[in-house]
Amino acid sequence: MVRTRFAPSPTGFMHVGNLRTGLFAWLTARHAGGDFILRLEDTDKNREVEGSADHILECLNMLGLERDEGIDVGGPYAPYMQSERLAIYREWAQRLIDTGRAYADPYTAEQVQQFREQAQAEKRPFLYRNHRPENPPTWDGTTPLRFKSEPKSYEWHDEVMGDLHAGAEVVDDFILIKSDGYPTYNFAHIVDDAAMQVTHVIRGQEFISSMPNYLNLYEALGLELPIFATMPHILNENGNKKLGKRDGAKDVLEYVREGYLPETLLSFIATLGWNDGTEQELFTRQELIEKFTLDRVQHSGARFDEKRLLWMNGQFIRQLSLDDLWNRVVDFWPEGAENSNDDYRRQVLALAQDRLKTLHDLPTLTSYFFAEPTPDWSMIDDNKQLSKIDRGRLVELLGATKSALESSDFSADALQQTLNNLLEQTGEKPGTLFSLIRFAITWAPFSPALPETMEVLGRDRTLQRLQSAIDAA
RNA sequence: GGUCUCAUCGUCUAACGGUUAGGACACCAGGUUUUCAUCCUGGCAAUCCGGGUUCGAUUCCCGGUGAGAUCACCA
Repeated sequence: MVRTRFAPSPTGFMHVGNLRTGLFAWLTARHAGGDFILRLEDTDKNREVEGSADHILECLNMLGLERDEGIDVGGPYAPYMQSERLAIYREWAQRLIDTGRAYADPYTAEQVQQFREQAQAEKRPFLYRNHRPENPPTWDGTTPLRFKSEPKSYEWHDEVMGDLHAGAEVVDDFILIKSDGYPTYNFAHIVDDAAMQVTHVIRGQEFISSMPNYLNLYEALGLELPIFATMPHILNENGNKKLGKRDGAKDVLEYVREGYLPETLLSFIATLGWNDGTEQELFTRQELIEKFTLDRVQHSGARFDEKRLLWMNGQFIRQLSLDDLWNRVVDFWPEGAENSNDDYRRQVLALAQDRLKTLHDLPTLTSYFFAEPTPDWSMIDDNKQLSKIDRGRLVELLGATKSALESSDFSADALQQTLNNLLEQTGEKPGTLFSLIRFAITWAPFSPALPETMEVLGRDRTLQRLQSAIDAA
């Protein structure tokens, strides 16, 4: 039975990098029909940000990553919040003390820092174990508890990276339990993963360098090793740094607020560092579950490219049925849209669907359907075709258009026919006549095709706007 | 600096010794009787460098170089 976990710490919002680790863990579990666990690593009271846990849940729910066990749904290995598992860590720590593999750290933080600086000054790596006390005091819980390491070199397998290795020189006496009584990540995650029967430890690349220490601790605890899978980092837009909150990484929910679809985010995050080996670019949730395997995760870091995200969002928007899209744009209509009825708004939405890159684009694309645009003949003066024709002729053309349209039933087909006839009647080219009419009824730099636009606007509005244009000339 | 990891178009990537090195984003050009977008067609563009191994290396090995990570009472 495959059991994976996502174990974020509640230190603020989630960005694409954080969430991807969670997504891959979830996919690994779902692909194998296993369990996905959400554990909260809240052992650092200083860095904790209020509301983080809710935010994490909101992000997971947004992508549809439901939990089998975890802080919100409970489960057989509860509690899933590390701050509520202190007694368990104590117990495991005692076992290490009893077997001589843990001892009280007699130094103050300042003293350790001095050792560190001294080592740095002498240009040699700092290792706490070089200062390991000969007769450490009995641990009373008010000082840090350290792991007594048994340095040696390691080779191990990683599902993503392949075979990895490191020398004994990086194995050190790290802290198991801090002087405030909370365990460190280094200790707590191993205890919990074992206690919760986690089979796959999936996490970011930053932990590779700590692996020898973990391996040493697994041995000291007599634990079987889980399967390790290390995800490469997602880099910032310059590609020179791991994506982080400090340099521009955005709250994932912010993308949703900006009109990105959850399915876009899901597909995008999944394909950032993973592909199925085919030329498929867009994946549904179900396809990801079926196709995802850790061995096809990239070894190198991937850069976050918002252009691609934007393109992908347009693709997913176009795949939506009108009903579906309709339900999603409720918060994105332009001002004034609330005065129009649903039927009219749906027609407008249908015209806009092919043009939306994000839902947030809806207002700029459709505002003139809901509010009377102000005629602005400077737009016509700036047009390279129309600026060559004198104002009187343009007004004449608009007048002819108006009278021709008065007898139309305003279906798109009939309008197309009428407009074609108008071309012949006036002897103008489409590029001039249609541009002119388009300006006169939208006063926008771009719009859907003329017949469709007029059909949706309807007879009254169209004729009235033509008249307003003539009046303003 | 020590240690570890990584390395194909500008970007995301395909290729598990033999391909004209493929696809996608972005960009450029053309087409779909106006515009913007969609859609279609075409174009530009890559194996970090140097040695090996091999009949043959993007692919395997070694050495450089470059990039990232890590060296906390953070995770």
